Amino acid sequence: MNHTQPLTRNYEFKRLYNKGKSTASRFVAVYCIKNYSTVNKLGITVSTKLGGAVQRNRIRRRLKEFYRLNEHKFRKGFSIVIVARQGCKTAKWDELSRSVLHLFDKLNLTVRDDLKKET
RNA sequence: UGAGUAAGCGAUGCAGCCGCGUGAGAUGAGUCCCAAGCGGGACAUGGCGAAAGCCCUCUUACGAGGAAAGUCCGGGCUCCACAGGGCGAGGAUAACGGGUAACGCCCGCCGAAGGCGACUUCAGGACAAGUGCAACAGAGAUAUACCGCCGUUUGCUGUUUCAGCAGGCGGUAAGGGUGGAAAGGUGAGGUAAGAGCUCACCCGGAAAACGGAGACGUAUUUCCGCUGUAAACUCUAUCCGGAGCAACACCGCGGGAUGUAUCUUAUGAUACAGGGGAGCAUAUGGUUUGCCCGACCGUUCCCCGGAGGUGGCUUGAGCUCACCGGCAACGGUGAGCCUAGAUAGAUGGCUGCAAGGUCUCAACAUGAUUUGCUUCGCAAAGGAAUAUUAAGACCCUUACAGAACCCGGCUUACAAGCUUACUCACUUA
RNA sequence: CGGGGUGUGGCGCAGUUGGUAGCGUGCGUGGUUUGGGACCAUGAGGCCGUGAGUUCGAGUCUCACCACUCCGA
Repeated sequence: MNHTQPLTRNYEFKRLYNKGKSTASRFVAVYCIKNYSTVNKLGITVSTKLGGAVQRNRIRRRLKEFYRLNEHKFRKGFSIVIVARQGCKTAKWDELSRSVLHLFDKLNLTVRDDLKKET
């Protein structure tokens, strides 16, 4: 997590929910917005509806691990919030990571080879 | 073998790759000097941030639970002036003795209730201080005379006594449906009829005596016969100051008005309004849980903020073992050990193997059940259920569940499996 | 961390010294109307969040638990 800070403040979350771009799948919803700095800010939200503390902690850890493993693919300078949904509880790792990666792709957050060539 | 009772154990393991937090240690880009070298010294220094401060690299050690949960009690710790006085109000607990820092907890014991028993459960003081409540039913609910029984009397009828019917007055709690409860129970005497009115036995209560550390138990004497309810008010005894780690301490950090000073023609700009000591006045706000007295703190006014950092933060009523005391809870002595400390929240993610569980199918064994023959049996069908073996599929990798200042308890949740002691029933020896 | 409230027919709510649980609306049936609405009559629908306890008797009192919700720091 070299280029990422945690997103802590409540108003930052609110700004993302109101003004950020978003997509969603069965597993998670993703919000993002430019923050004009050199690092990314990541927040993960798991609501109480998804289970007890153990369940929620596990979901949060898996999403964090997904972000860590794929960090090198992402562009910098964004605030991102990942909101876990009901499907996340029983998702397999492959399914989950492929789906979330696709969402990040849709939001134009990933670094593409052709873009690199242009710049 | 079956059915139980009580107490406990247990909480997947190993390997690989990639990561996280804390502690300890090491290290640093560059230049110069000393030195053979190891290394040492000086200057200087990366990232985030306003600052305080934190981080970045490598090595190594350690890294959730029995309930970490619920937040129901009790304490430690911190602050409120280390607890001011008076009045009032409120809360908690409730047999007895012990344990404990303390408790509403634990142990032992007494009593009551339940169970054949092992054993379990109990907010278990006082209704015999006072007040309240007891629907419906019932004659009557804390005192009662509706029916009945008895005595006496009036009238009427038959009429010698006397009997019957209707009514009045008085006595009675033996009998009578109801009710959770009808006011001690049974028998005898007694009486007009009856009645603890008297007696015997039993039941219950109060006081005395004996035993016991005590709750209490025992039988004797005297007195009494009094409904239930205090998780109704109340009374009795004992205890209780408040708030909580977002406590608290330190470091760092605003704006406007107004006043003063300086600059300026003016508008305006900048700086300060900070600290310590003494005194006066009385106003206001706050703390002291309600009121009064007393005490203390703050004050030029308003707004915003108190969203940052560090400490508090883990050595403690600590853990393990041995011995001693005690029925036990527990205590004492000695030896050894150090065992999470996050802050949007570390203790993980993925993969493989083994183990375990659930389901499906197959084989073999036992064989509930059904049918036939005609009878203490045999044959056939059948495939419930159980056990074993093999294969396959599935599993949030396992139940319940995630430290958030720390301890002692309580309550609640908990898959599969296992252990020990005891009780009852059946069978065999 | 601390404190409070609520849970009763399908929905919204009453129910206090403990004594046979109700109202509005919705639903069913019948009437009224040419028909519908409105109106009238009538009926069904409740283990009072769950489990224990106190009491003769609990929606009510006590305790534990569950769910929802609000407030303060």
